[in-house]
Amino acid sequence: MQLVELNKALANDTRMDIMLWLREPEKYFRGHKDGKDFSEGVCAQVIQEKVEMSQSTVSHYLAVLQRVDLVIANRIGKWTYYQRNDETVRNYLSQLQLNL
Amino acid sequence: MQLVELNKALANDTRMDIMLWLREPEKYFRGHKDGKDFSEGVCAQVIQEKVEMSQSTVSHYLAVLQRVDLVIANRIGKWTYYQRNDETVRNYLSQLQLNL
DNA sequence: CTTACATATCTAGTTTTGTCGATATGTTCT
DNA sequence: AGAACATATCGACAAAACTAGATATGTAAG
Repeated sequence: MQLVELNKALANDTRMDIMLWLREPEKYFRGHKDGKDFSEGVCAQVIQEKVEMSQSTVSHYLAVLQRVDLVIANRIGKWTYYQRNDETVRNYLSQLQLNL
Repeated sequence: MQLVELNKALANDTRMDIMLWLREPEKYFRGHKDGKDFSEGVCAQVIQEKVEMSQSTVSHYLAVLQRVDLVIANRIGKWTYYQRNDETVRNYLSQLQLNL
């Protein structure tokens, strides 16, 4: 848990948005085409559509968030579902409280 | 209070350190040469000495922190004393709690 | 096994940030 | 006014981040 690395990951509007949206997926994302709920996360495609940036960029952003453990990726079939890692978020916030 | 701007300001080890150190100046900095206490902040020179980077770089970092209101600069004579802006820090942390 | 599709990775150009030395500004002391 | 000093700003180069298109990889469907 490196505080500054986490700050870097969140030093970008789009990535911050994604983290916010993933807290309440039903509120921000359209549903999955196959009707699957968000219990295992939101599929990359759906996130990309919302972000309105290129597929490669969004994929890269998700990789950045994943590298610092802010999201968890679940690959199911050809889809990857991303969900917030609330534990990391909690630790991050309490580390900030302590260190800032 | 733009969350992401604050994250950017803190997405750097040195700037994060400075914020941490300014929370307890007596603990981290040597005293001022003229014996002045830290009640109005820590003089830029003393910060620079601790950071061990060039004067211009440290001055620039302090300007970055000041731009987002994380520190307050008090110019007294030819010295500038920097202190944490605890209000901004508090708002930042609570905004993060809300938005992240 | 070939095609179609979702996602990841690679390549590259652009923009932003990091960092320093040099110079400018402002203050104090003589 | 001039010297000495603290800090800020400027100019430049290096490193990192942003972003997209092209391509590769992995999976599912015909």
